[in-house]
Amino acid sequence: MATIYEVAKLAGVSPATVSRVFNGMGVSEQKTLAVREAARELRFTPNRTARSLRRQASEVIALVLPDIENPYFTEMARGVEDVASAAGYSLVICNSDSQIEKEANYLKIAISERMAGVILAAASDRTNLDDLIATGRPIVAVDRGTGYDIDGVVMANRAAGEAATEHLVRAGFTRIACITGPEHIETARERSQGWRSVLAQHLPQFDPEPYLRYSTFRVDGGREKMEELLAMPEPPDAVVAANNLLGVGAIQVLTERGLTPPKLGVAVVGSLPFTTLSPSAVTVVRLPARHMGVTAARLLLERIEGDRQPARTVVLRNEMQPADAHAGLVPPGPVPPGPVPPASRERRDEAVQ
Amino acid sequence: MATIYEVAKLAGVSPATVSRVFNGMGVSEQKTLAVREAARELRFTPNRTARSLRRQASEVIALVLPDIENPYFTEMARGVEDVASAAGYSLVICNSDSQIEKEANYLKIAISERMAGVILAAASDRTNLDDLIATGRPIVAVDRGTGYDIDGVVMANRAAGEAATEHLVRAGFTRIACITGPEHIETARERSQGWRSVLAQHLPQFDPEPYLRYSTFRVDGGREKMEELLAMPEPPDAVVAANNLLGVGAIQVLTERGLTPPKLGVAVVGSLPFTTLSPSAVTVVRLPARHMGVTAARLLLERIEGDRQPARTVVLRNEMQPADAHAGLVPPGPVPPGPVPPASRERRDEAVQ
DNA sequence: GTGAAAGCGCTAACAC
DNA sequence: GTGTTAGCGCTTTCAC
Repeated sequence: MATIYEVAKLAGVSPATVSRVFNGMGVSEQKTLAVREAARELRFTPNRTARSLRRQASEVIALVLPDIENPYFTEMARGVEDVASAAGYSLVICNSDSQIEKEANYLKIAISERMAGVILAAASDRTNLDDLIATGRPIVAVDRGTGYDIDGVVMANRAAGEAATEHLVRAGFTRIACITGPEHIETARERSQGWRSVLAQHLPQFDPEPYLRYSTFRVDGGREKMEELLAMPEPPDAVVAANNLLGVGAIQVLTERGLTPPKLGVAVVGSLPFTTLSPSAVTVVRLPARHMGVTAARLLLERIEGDRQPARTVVLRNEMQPADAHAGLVPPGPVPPGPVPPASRERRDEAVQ
Repeated sequence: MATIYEVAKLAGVSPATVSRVFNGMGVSEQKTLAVREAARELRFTPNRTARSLRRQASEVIALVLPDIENPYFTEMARGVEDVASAAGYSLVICNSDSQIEKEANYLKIAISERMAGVILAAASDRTNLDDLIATGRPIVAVDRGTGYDIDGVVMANRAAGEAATEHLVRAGFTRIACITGPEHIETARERSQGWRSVLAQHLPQFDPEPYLRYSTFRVDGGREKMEELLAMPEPPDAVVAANNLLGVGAIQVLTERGLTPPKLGVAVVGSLPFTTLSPSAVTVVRLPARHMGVTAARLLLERIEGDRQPARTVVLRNEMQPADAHAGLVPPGPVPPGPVPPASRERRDEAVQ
């Protein structure tokens, strides 16, 4: 592999000049041409490893996700990627599989490779960021908090849970269950709190707790808990699924049993991009995943460029799209223009509700 | 950030000894302990950038995908990841968005960062790998060929197209359309060839060409072409979708029009992990995406470890799963044991058929 | 505008 | 088993 020394020799200049050409510094046109020609001839590709070592920073940012098979996160990844690559950064996506060990390994690599920054959807609220933060590397938490005082972008989870539940209440359902994610994940708790509070308000005679199920945030979890709910002595007449995959699992079970929605009411927090339901059968509270990615990337870039203001948390409002299960299947639109939305100063918990 | 020099000083040893400890070479137990203690105290994380520069290779492998939002590719990514991380390699996933420029950029980064190897699902058959190959870096093509003589893992695409079509023929459909991907993508051509050949054999009086649609490999493509087909003077009574997303789009349109399968027959090449259909409504020819990832990763690791035999192409047989739309929703099982399946020596085109 | 030279943090000979 | 040292390819003062 050719180096700047070989290019320099062939072009009849010094290595420093070659470097300057590739970094857009002032070099005479004549020498620039000679260098470019020599570089092409030798198939020269700058060695980023050496550059990063020297500069003590790279131009890649890491996105660490708990489940790369969840379309919610891949949609978010698209948002991050668009912003990052427009700014000249490359994005590498790492799958922690919701395991703190795997996640820790990827975070270590982010340090080790001196990556420019990290966007993290934490595997749990026990994720340890001490080392990463100690390096001074910018980090943005997405989707879920981390317990650290760092930038974050989250959904209005409680409001989303409320919206989903309200819609079912208004449709006349009276025994509304809730299937949510693991109790140790913030979003799972918040969305079910929304469900609980709406029920307390509108159906005070109904005791919701037996109808709440903590699960994984995966399809199989939705299936399992839906089956449990149907096996109850007094089964629910509707269900709120706290994320897209739980919704898919629940709907699959219902379909298999001939209880196709809306025979049994279903409201889902999160889009269902790959479902094939009748568009009016299910209530979908759309979460702006792509926008979350865009926002997180912008926050991160600001930090990378030296912003030192106190940590900010941005709360994204969800978009109610009742009766439109096919929402989200249009190709991704352009990145919303303009700067990052004004940061909220509040702590996340307060901001959400 | 602490360096091995600082750790060495604190531990009272030489930098070389610190390096040896972190690379598992022979070091006395006493010094090993001292080094580990000092490293912890200083929050030392080895600088991989420096290591890569020195060693001229890193321990990360790149997976370049055309569409990270397609569950087929993320399932594949899981397979790659499991093998790679078990072998001590980290996986970074890059999204080319089917654009050759973006893809070229990520390939350049793979060179630039001296990554250990690349697994590539090419954006098109015009992808240029000259530079990457010139570096001697191992590359494995997945899902699609590249026009280069390199290792590859592909599906039995033609057989898959045939299986899907045969199932519809046997079910009694007689005007079977086909929606496939872009003509410049190998898999799109091969799967539609399977469709064509089965029709020629079983329904020789039917002229299939007006019922063939090239599209994108995305949901919106499936929707658009399904609508076109339904608008024909003599619409099809069944359709073969050449990939999962096309299938989703087609089924969505049918559902919206009250033509829910199997009113109009649908066969899909590829799994539908997030559909909510009745399990018997749609024929699914499952593609072992995860297994493809596993196989590709194993081939790549062999090359990284110095294997120099001629390029191999592995063809993966698809699994017929008629009448089971929910297939693929069980959580990923363990990695199939054993070595890479015996490599075929044939050229890919011959191997497929 | 350009070149010489030091050094980023690590590994791998090479000596002992 | 352990220390010394050169050097991976680049960027960046510092001279000129």
